[in-house]
Amino acid sequence: MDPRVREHGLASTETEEQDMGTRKGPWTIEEDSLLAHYINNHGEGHWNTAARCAGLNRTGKSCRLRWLNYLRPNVRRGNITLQEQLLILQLHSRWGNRWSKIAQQLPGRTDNEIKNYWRTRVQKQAKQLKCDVNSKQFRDTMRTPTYHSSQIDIPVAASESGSDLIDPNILPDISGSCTFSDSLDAQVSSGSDLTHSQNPPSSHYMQNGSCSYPENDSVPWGWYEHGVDMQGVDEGRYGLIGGGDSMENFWNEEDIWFLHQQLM
DNA sequence: AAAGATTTCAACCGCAGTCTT
DNA sequence: TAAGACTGCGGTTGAAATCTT
Repeated sequence: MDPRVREHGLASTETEEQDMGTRKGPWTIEEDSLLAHYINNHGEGHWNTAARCAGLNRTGKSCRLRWLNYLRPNVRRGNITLQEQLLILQLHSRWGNRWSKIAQQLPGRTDNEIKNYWRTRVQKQAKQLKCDVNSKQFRDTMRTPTYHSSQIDIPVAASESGSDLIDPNILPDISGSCTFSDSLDAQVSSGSDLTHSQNPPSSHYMQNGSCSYPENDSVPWGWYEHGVDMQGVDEGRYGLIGGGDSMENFWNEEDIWFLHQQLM
């Protein structure tokens, strides 16, 4: 592929797209900057107007998607944490493919990211177990992984009939007073340092390991100042991440240790 | 080192619901 | 009330990245 396609978003059909009046394909740094600037000044919504007034040859839908999934402040990028995995499994068992609804319960995560996570990780796991994600077999397996070395059993997900958002059985009984939301808050505020809530948004902005995003005032968020690609820092730390081949990889000892630390 | 296979995820598409005129 | 525009959602695609042989 022509390197320009990745670096500047010049699709092979660029000429046709320009003829049609709207661009498609990867967003460029300049487009991101224009959109972020516009939304910072005018707020979200009115996407078609935003696309026009910001000087973007994009559809309103494309602008909305880019903002919500990528440019919006506090979008968490990087690996899904253990607790997020737990929550996704539980919420999906209750709501099915209601990705936006599930995403609302995971601060900073987008429906697109959760959907991708589910399709690439969870469904893969189910496939390896040779059962459907909604089958009783899969749910039972998810509920009952046991790790003798850590002496902690973690029942996962699948409160199918309860009305509480969080199944109290979802976490090991380590702390009598620590609620799930408490621990989730702790995860977001401190543990999330491991997953970096404001990672550089795209690898094609990175050059030689340092971020090439222009440090001008057009970018309202602060991630690019770090100049470090944190994308792979915690690679493989949590459960499914890293393409594990078995339940041992789904719930490894380090996961249990980490969860335990979060709850102490 | 190279080729092929697999995985990942950003972005697009179509549809349905809501809003505006 | 009808029609068109806009918005949001879930499913799908395809190219880059990564892994395997």
